[in-house]
Amino acid sequence: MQSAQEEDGSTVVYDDVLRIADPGPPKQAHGAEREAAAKRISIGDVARLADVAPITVSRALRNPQKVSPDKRARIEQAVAQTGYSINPHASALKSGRSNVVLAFASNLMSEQFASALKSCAAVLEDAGYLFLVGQTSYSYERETAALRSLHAMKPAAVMLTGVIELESNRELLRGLGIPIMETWALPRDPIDMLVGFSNTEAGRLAADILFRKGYRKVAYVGRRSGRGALRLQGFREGCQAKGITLVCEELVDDVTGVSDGRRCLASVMARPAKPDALFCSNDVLALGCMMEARRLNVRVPTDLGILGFGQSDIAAEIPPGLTMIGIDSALLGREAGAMLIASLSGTPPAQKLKRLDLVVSEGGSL
Amino acid sequence: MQSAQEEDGSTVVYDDVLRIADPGPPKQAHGAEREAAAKRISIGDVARLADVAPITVSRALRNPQKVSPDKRARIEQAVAQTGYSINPHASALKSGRSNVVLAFASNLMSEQFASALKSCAAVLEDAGYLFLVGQTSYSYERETAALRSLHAMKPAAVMLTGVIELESNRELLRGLGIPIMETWALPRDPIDMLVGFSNTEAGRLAADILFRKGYRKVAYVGRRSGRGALRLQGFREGCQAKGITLVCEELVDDVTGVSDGRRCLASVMARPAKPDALFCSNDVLALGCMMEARRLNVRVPTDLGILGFGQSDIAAEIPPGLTMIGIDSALLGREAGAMLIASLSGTPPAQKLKRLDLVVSEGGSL
DNA sequence: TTGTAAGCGTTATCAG
DNA sequence: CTGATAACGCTTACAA
Repeated sequence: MQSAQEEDGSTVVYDDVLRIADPGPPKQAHGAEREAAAKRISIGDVARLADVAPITVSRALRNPQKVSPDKRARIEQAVAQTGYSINPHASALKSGRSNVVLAFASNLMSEQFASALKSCAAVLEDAGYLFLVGQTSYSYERETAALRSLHAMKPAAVMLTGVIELESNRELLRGLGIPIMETWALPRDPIDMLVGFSNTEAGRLAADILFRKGYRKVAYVGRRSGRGALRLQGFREGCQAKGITLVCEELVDDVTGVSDGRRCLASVMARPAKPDALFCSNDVLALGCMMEARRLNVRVPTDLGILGFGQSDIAAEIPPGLTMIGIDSALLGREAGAMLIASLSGTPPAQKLKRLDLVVSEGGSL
Repeated sequence: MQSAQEEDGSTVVYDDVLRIADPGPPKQAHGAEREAAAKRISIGDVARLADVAPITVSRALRNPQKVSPDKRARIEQAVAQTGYSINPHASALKSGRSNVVLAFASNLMSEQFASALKSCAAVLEDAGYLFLVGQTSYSYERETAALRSLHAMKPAAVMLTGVIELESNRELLRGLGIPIMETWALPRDPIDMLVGFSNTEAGRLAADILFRKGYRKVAYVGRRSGRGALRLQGFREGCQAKGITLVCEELVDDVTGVSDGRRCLASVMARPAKPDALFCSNDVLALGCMMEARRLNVRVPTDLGILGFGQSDIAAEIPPGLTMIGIDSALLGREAGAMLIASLSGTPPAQKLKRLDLVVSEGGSL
C-alpha cells in the first residue's frame, strides 16, 4: 500500500496488489525480444523447430496417439518453447468446428441461472471446451441479435437458460446443425435437447401444498410473462381443482430487487379481500414479501403463509425461513453439460430430454 | 398445458410454452429447400446476386459510405434475401481483429460482478461488439487456462473482473496488444486500463466509521486472500491509527453462502474477548452474521455493531438494515465499457485509470 | 506413420 | 469508387 503526494496537493492512494512472479511459460527463443512478441507463432514455426510437417504438429496436438512418440516429444518441446497455441479462427474456418460452447442467459443476476451455468461450465471445461456466456436481457430483440451473431460464429454447441419462444429464432438455431440445449421448462417440442421441469406442475404443486396446510384464500405474486405465466397457469388450475379461492394475482413485468416484492405485498394487503397465504413464483419477490409483512406487522405464518419458488439460501435462513418449491439448478447445469458432451462426442445421449423433479424445502413460512 | 398417459401408466406433463410465430428473416431463395439450409452462404454468393465483387460486399458491410448508393442498395437486398452473415472466423483470420469482447469473472454468482458485467455489456453491445463472459472460479489454474484460450482467440478487447496477479498472465495479456481493462482494485501498474477503487482505503474507512460511532473493540470477518486481504490490511492500519483494538480476525477461504457468515459470527462470539462491532468485508458474510446474531440473541446494533462491504439490497432491507461501504458496480461497468470503446475506436481515453469513490449507505446496524 | 496439395471465407494491398 | 490477387493459419483428402 502506498500513498503519494501529488503536485496539486491531492493524495492518491494505491493498493498494493498481490503479485506472483511465477516462472510462467518459457520465454520466446533467444534475443528476438520485442520482435518475437509482436509476431504470432504459427503451426509452421513449431513444425520447423520440431523438424516435421505442419500437419504432423496439428495431429500431435489433436490426436497424440497418431504420432510416433519421438516426433511427439519433439513437437511438445517446440510447443512449450514457443508458447504456441492453435489459432481457433483458422481452425474453425477450415474444419467448420470450434471448441467454444456458447451459453445465453436472459439474466446473469439470477442466482439460480448463475449456479446452473457454473456447474455446466465445469463439466464442459473439463472436457476441453471453452464455455462463454452471453446475455439476452429478457428482450426478444437482444435475443435475436445474440443468436444471429451466434449463427455466424459456429460454436460447437449452444446452452440456453430458458427455452426459445420466437419461432424464427428456433428455426435459426435448428439450422445450425449443432447440439442445442434448452432448459428451465418442459416444452413438447424442444429444438434439440432439454433439461427442464414443468412450471405449470410447480404451480399446481403450490396450490396443493397450500391446500394441505389448510389455506383456502390465496394470492399469487410473480412475473407476468414467460415462466411466471406458466406457474400462474398451473396455480390457477391447482386452486380450482382443490376448491381454493385465488383472491388476487399481483403481477410484475420485471424483478429488479426485493423492493418489488415489498410493493407487491403492500398492494395485496391493501385490497379488501385479504388472502391467508401467498404463492410467490420468484424467490426475490418472496423475500420482499416477507420483509414487507414484518413491516406491516403481518405475522408469518400466523396471519399469512408464504410459499416461494427458488433455492435462495438467504430466503431459507431468514426467520421464519421461506418454504420453497424449486429445482436443483446445479444439477440442471451438470445434466445439461453431460448431455451436451455426449452429443458432441458423436454419441447422442439415449435421452434427449431430462425432466428434473421439483423439490420442496420446508421452512417456517407456512 | 397438456398431460399424456404413458403406456407404463406414468403421467408425463408438458408445459405449453409460449411460442411466437413471427415472420422472421426472409426465407432462403426459392425451391432450394433443405439444400440451401445446409450450404452456408458466403460473401461470394451475395456478390454474385448483387453483381459486384466480393470485396465490394465486404466494404458495403463494414463501411457503407465507401460504396456507391446503388450498389449498396443491391448488396443490402442480396444480404436480406440470403440471410447472409459474415463468417467471423474468416474475418478474424484475415484481419487479425474480431468484434468479440471477452470478459472474465472469478465468479458469476456475485451480484456485484453480475451487475458490473451487465452494464458493461450494454455499453459494448450498443457499439456493435459481442460481449461474452468466461469464468475463472478464483483459481489461478483456471485463470491461466482461460487466458490461454483467449490468447489464441484474439478478441477485440478484454474486460477483467478483478486484477491479474500472476506475472506470467499479466505478460500474456500485455502481449495481446489489445485493450485490457482491469477492475475492482487500484494497482499502481495496471496492465493497460483500470476502473477501480482502493480496497485498503475501504478498510481504513471502515475503521474510521466504527471509531466515529464509538466502537473501540472490533473484529474483522472476510476472505483470506485477494481483495479481502487488502481490506483487512487497510482495516488493521485504520484501527491502529484510531487506537481501536482489533480483537480478532475471522478469515475464510471462500464464500459459498450466508451459512459461512453464520459460522464466522458464532466463532467470533465464542471467544473470550468479544468485540463491540464487526467489519465484514463481504455482504453475504455480513448477512450471515446478522442472522446468526439474531439466533444468538445478540442485538444489533446495541450489543454488536455490524458494518458490511457491498451493495446487497437484501442486506440493506433486512432489519435493522446493514450499513455498508461499497461502490456503484453498475457505474464501474459503464465506465469500463466507455473506456474500452474509446480505446477500440483508436482514440485512447484521456485517462487510462478511473478511480471510483467509495459510498457509504447508512442502515441501522451501527 | 507421415507428408503434399489445396482451399475454407474473408480482407489487405495495390492497381485501375 | 471498384476490382483482381494473394494470403491469413489451419485441416481435409489423398498419396506415399
